[in-house]
Amino acid sequence: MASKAPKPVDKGPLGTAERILDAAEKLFAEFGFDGVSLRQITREAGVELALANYHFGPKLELFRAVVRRRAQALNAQRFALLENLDGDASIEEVLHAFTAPFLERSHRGGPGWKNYARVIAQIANSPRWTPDILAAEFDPIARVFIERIQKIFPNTREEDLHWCFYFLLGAMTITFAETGRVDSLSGGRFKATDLDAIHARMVPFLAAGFRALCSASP
Amino acid sequence: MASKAPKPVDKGPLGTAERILDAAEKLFAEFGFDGVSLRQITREAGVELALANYHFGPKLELFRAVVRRRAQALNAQRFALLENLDGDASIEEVLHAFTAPFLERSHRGGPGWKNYARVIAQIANSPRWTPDILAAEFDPIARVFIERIQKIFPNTREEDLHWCFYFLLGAMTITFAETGRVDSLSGGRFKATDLDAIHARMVPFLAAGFRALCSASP
DNA sequence: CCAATAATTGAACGAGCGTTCAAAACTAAA
DNA sequence: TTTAGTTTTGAACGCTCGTTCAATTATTGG
Repeated sequence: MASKAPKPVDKGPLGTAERILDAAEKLFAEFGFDGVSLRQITREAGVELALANYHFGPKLELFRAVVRRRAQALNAQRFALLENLDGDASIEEVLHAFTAPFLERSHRGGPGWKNYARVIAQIANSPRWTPDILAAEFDPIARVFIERIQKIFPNTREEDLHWCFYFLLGAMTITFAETGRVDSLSGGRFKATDLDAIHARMVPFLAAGFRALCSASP
Repeated sequence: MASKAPKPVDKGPLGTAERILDAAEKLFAEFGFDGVSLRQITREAGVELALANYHFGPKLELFRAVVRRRAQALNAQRFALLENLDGDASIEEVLHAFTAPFLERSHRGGPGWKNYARVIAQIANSPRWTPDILAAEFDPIARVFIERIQKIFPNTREEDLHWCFYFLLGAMTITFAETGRVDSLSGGRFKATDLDAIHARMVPFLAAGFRALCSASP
């Protein structure tokens, strides 16, 4: 078991556990948890089947490990960006602190981060995974941002703000999913892979929505 | 096969095919395509295993049938609402015509429609299903609405408008998913099942976003 | 170098999977 | 009532699944 392995040793460019995580991340992103077998994952990783169980335990724990691996670095950067903002920062700046780390890594962090974002998008829209797996990793940081936005709109009703934040999550996750929908809807003229173009539009779009709902509500 | 059944006869309150579709819809909504077996579906429907294959063919075709069943009524109502709008209708009215039929049915159309919305939310965020299954049913109506919105913002760049529409899809689908995220984030104070509260906020939120991005862009 | 621990191998387990099919039951028109 | 066609049944097919385990190899601390 992984708990009996206090000394994970690298024997090549990547340790066995990391190879398995990368392969699982990639295949989970495309086919989902139930659409991929441990045999496919270990074959993709180039290791024996039994090693997945040895390092991570049951399949579900491997899934959790995939989600957990990159969550910490992500939320740490989000928190750091938020901390560095002025007290009177705009809603755009706060939203940027929340979305930029994820979008930036998904765009320029390599294929692993791109696959990770697709995994997150899927579980964020599935009642099967959201309560146990997504909430555990991302609810704390989300609450911090909600409280920070409340300071920008001191007179808003909490309910309005929560729904705005929910819409933000939806816009962000469907972007991560990279389903090719924008491509097909636009006849291939606009590519969902151009995350720079997305990011330049998402924050203003969402900021306007927050202002519309949270500024006026008494 | 279903194509050889010109005389489907109801022998009870619900025909066999409809029982299977309802059960499949319910289980796909909760566990996804690969998370459910045909045996679970037919057991839930109270029919024999082989009947799923007899009426719908392979499992994937059953999935398609689930998506297709309610798409027509949905998009027909969307189109009718859009057609009845004045030539100078606001962005709010157009967005309402797009979102209301789905939200309304998910809220008051019975458990079948609620499960259907969860299925749509999942496949809209999965690159595995979006291109083949979702696009086939919903791309045509989406294009109609995009063109209509273009008339409201005649000076906007098409790219801006497409991204706005994409954000709209994200906000809508994550709401359909009903993952319980709003509940956990708010400590149970706000319920994602209160679709009236959502609908009253979604349209103003999105309308403000569209105006922010599509009004100014030359 | 040698023992102790960690990591890897290869095979096997029972269970459940999607799909198929011949036979039986049922239905409706002649 | 006969007959043709539709629907349902129950069993079986080959296959893949997640998990387990004893045996083997590799690694590390004393």
